Amino acid sequence: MKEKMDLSIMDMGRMMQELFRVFKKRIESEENAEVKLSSEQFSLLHALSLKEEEVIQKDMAEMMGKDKSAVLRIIDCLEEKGLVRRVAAMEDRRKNYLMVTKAGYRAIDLYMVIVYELVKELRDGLSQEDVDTFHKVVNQIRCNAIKL
Amino acid sequence: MKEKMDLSIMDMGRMMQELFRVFKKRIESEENAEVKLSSEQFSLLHALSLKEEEVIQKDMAEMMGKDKSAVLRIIDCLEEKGLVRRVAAMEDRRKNYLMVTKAGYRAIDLYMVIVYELVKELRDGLSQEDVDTFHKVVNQIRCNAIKL
DNA sequence: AAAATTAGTTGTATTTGTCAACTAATAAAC
DNA sequence: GTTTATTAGTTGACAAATACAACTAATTTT
Repeated sequence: MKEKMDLSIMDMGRMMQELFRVFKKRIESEENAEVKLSSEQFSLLHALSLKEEEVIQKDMAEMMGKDKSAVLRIIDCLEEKGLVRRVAAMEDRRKNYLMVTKAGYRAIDLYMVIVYELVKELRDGLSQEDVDTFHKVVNQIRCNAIKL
Repeated sequence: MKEKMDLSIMDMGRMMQELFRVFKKRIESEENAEVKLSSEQFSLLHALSLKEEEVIQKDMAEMMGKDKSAVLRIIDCLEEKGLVRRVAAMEDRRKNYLMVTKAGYRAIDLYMVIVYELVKELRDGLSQEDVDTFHKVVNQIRCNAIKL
């Protein structure tokens, strides 16, 4: 029984990996954007756009669960593409506030169209109730994961 | 409404990313193993161990949704660590059957203990019914993804 | 004032992934 | 049987992401 459960879990892991691959491929095959983004770049840009308060790099690293230097590297790319600006905080010059530029918001809008299309395709055949449960489970699992 | 759904989807995406990071960190921080494995190496080794028929690299690439050269790289590592053997097929010398070694099975057993522990922690607070629905949804989404 | 902590940066190494080109083996076509 | 096309794996080059340690400058704590 335990063994059966474990197998099932690894199977699910592989399924989720497939989702990410599809997402990644879809994002990275976009050719109409002013700037090309990798899936990780887009994810961070999007997450940043949702924050209502000013955030610094360290905040994004924590939020995304990434190493600070990993975040720095991605922000470097986004800044170079003109989608994000670092603005030194006046009260503490070590801190950089991260701001999404106009071009950044345009890129987000464009890539969100892609995401929306993909999501529509992926949820074909699923009831709203199933999706809600899925969401609930993912949320609970994430809460558990954060405790680790 | 559409916008709200999209945000929710990106949010879920981030949650699932977090799961993978936790899994990856757990796997890669194992220090008692004879050999250290990355999460991708372990995943492929485990998937291979489940196959009841002999499989070749191409099969694994398809099954894992990876590029053939990506699979080759991982198998190179696993073979070098002595966990997997390539055995040329007698009926077609282009094909390599992939066989898990004794050490390979030992490694799987050890890492599965880790996975089991992690899963227990992650599913805390979830009913079996929720987990089953989650599984069903993931399965359906994957079927949809394969069609893309 | 000195020591400790913090935010970001840099360097290095590793892993994984993509894609194209290639080789050798096999299958298909003629 | 010969030629052409396809296949399985390999190689090379490049890119992205990640980890970790060490570092610098700014700030906080002692």
